[in-house]
Amino acid sequence: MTSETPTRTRPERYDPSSFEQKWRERWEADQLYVARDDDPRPKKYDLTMYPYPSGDLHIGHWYAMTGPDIVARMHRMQGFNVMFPMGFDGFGLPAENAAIDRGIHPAKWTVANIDNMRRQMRLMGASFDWTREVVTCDPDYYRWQQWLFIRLYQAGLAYKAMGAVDWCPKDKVVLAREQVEGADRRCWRCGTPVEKRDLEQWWFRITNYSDELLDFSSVDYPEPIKAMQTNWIGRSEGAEIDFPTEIDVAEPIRVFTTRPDTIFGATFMVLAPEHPLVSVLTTDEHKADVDAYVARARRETEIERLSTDREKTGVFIGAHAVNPMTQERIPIWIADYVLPGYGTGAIMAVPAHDERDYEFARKFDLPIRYVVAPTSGELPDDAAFVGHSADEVLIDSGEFTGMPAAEAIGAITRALEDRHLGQFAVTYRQRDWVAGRQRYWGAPIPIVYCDEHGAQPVPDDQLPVVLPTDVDFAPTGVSPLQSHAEFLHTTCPVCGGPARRETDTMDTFVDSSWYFLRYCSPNYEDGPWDPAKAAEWMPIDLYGGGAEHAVMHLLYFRFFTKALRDLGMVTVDEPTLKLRNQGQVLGADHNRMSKSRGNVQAPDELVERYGADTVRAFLMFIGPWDQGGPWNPTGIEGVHRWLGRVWGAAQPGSAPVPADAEGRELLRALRRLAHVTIGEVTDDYEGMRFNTAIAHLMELTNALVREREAGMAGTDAYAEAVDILLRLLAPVAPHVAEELWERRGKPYSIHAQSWPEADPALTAAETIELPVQVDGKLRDRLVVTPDTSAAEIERMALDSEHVQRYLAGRAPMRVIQIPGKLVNIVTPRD
RNA sequence: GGGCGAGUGGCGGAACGGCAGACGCGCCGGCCUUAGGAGCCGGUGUCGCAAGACGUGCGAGUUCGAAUCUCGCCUCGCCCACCA
Repeated sequence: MTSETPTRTRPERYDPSSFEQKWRERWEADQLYVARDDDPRPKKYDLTMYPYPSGDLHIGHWYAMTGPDIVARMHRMQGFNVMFPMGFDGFGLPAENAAIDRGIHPAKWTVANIDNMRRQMRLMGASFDWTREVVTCDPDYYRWQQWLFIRLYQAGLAYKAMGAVDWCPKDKVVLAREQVEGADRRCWRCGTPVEKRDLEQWWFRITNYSDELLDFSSVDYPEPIKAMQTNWIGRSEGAEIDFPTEIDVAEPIRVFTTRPDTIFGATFMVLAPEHPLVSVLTTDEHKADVDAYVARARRETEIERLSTDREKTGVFIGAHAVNPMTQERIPIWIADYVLPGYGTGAIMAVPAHDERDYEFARKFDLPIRYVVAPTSGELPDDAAFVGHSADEVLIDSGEFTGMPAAEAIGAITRALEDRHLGQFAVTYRQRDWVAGRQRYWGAPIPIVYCDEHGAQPVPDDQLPVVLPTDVDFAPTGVSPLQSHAEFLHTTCPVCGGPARRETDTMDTFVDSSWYFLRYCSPNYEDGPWDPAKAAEWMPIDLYGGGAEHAVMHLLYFRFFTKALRDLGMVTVDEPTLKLRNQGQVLGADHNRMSKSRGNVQAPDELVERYGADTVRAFLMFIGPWDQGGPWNPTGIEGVHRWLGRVWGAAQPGSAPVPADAEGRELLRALRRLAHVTIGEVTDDYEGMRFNTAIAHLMELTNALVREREAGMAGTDAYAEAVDILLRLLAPVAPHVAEELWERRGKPYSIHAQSWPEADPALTAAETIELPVQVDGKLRDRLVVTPDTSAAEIERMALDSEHVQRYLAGRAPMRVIQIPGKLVNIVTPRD
């Protein structure tokens, strides 16, 4: 109960600059947001993706981080022991490029950027627990990453092998397949078209987990992310089938197909130009042509890929294979539309039922034989018939003729299995993750090479393998570490003889594949994390971040978690239970913010003008958080005005006047609204619908302003509603909520108060306004109480003069009542 | 070509199959001001003086009732793309 004496001094205006800084300093000094280990309360691990220290926190960071901050703040007030940590993704190419372009050492550049971004992040008033900060380029961090790498290496999950890899000619570095973007295959960092190179590389065996990564049953992920990861993994079920060749010394050609039902229509074979059997099978007569084609395919891969012209090319190699079902001799071709890295690198071509094979057959005049037909309708005149509908049957397919195609897939595969010519098989598009980078600014791969003992992991007691600081950064295509003699030359851990260090560094996505585990015990010195603490905090309860990481970070961190589980190091199957992606804040012109367009909003100057609370609230009000939206320069004024109204509404009221009936009704309505708002805002925050949460807070504010106008500001009901409003507002606008809370004489801190709870007795409506429809169109409204009987409501509805007019004397055919919702009167149809 | 998502006032956007347009911006009118690019109050989907009619990209369907569900189109965005 509040009973302030009305002080009729000039009311103070809402001026965030007079208190925001003060509160941020006090919260930090009081360690208000520091998560405690071994707290008996239930935990929440809320997380937002740590940023790359590019040097400047932009409005998109604010947008991404404020959402999870609101949820974390609510969770804290709801009595959870909340961990909401922050860190920096310290390694990466931009630091190295800055070194090359401007002569600043990557370490210096990175540290300076981190300092600036820490300062900017503190301006947000986000409730980060800075005591758990993790910086990945810190040797105390990457030491344990190297330790983990060795564990993965020993388990066979990290390995070195030759492989065709994507190579960025500008950054002079290999890229993982996930880091090559678009139809024209460009580097994810710099946009340069990539090349294919055969190089010996470090890989992570992520494909061991392809099947498990397809299983999302235990996690709550956005549908688009699940779809993207599923497509990326690209699981295909089918069969591997052996096609014998006529050359005795050669093994049969093994193909992968998803359509074994069409095998009777396989009229030729196609091998990838790189296929190992090509040199064995090619006849002397065709050798010159084949060699020329193979050489051209290797040389022109890249140009081929960039061209939009998809004309099929290929050459006959002079040899034949035997179709194991028809016993027919069929010619063997090579063509670059068959890829060496997918399936078996060879196909049985069924031109009647595959568009690519069809195109190829037309161009080179090869036979086309239809073996599947729709039971209704006709085969296409001039196209492959690839349909997958239920009503297809085999034709011209020996003993399988007439069998439904769906059934024939299994039947034919089993028949081949019986003859040891094939078996069921599953193929994935996903490849292993190329883990090494030929660049300086990353965690060194902790392997040494001895002439005698080969590749050997660096012993644990010699970790970390520290990145030397005095190196030449000019990118040459090999790691700058190769020219650093002191780093390069070392001794073999087995024999003590001379050895060389691995000079590749790890992909930065390795750093982000386990940082969330390090947060659980950031200073732990006996391992990457304290198993007890990881068990306490993991899994993450809410993870927020950008959808652009769908097949990179968000796939890798799932893989790492599963691999570490299999190594007995964590107990969870998935890193996060719930993932949510924020949308993009666009410029006022609806375009992506970019310096060249001149539509970038710098958060610092906005904070100076409006205060952090207004910027936070406005960003959350723009639209649905997962959708983003355009920056509206006048919209932010509206949100600022709203917080000014909150300020006014929370000022002390004059002594209550004895309420008349009308006044009592006003107060009842206010209490109801306040308690209804609790439920709505709580649900909206938990569902990350911040825009509608703020709309509800605005409605409550508007109601308070009206009540104040009506002279109710000194009442208990009014004070209760203000206290509810401030606590609901605290997650969005933490500073002004704290300031007003204190001014109202409430105990510090509002952020440590308990979350308000709605009183069901108050939220229940006393009267209900019931829409009355005639044939689904709104014609009138009834005001009833919750206990008005259905019969009474029906009588009232039919009595309505508006309803009477539309009934026009006809008797209603039906009256439909949805209790508490509406009445619909159905008239007879003409 | 394949997958996913989205089309609602002048604008951003609300609406468990049940009152379309919450909330905010903008605009219009008023109050207060020497003044207003401050503040406050009221109005604001379209057509119509009104009663009313019409309205959620287009076309069908399901339903007593559809922005919402189904099918087919159109447009835009994102992801993948010669993946057998």
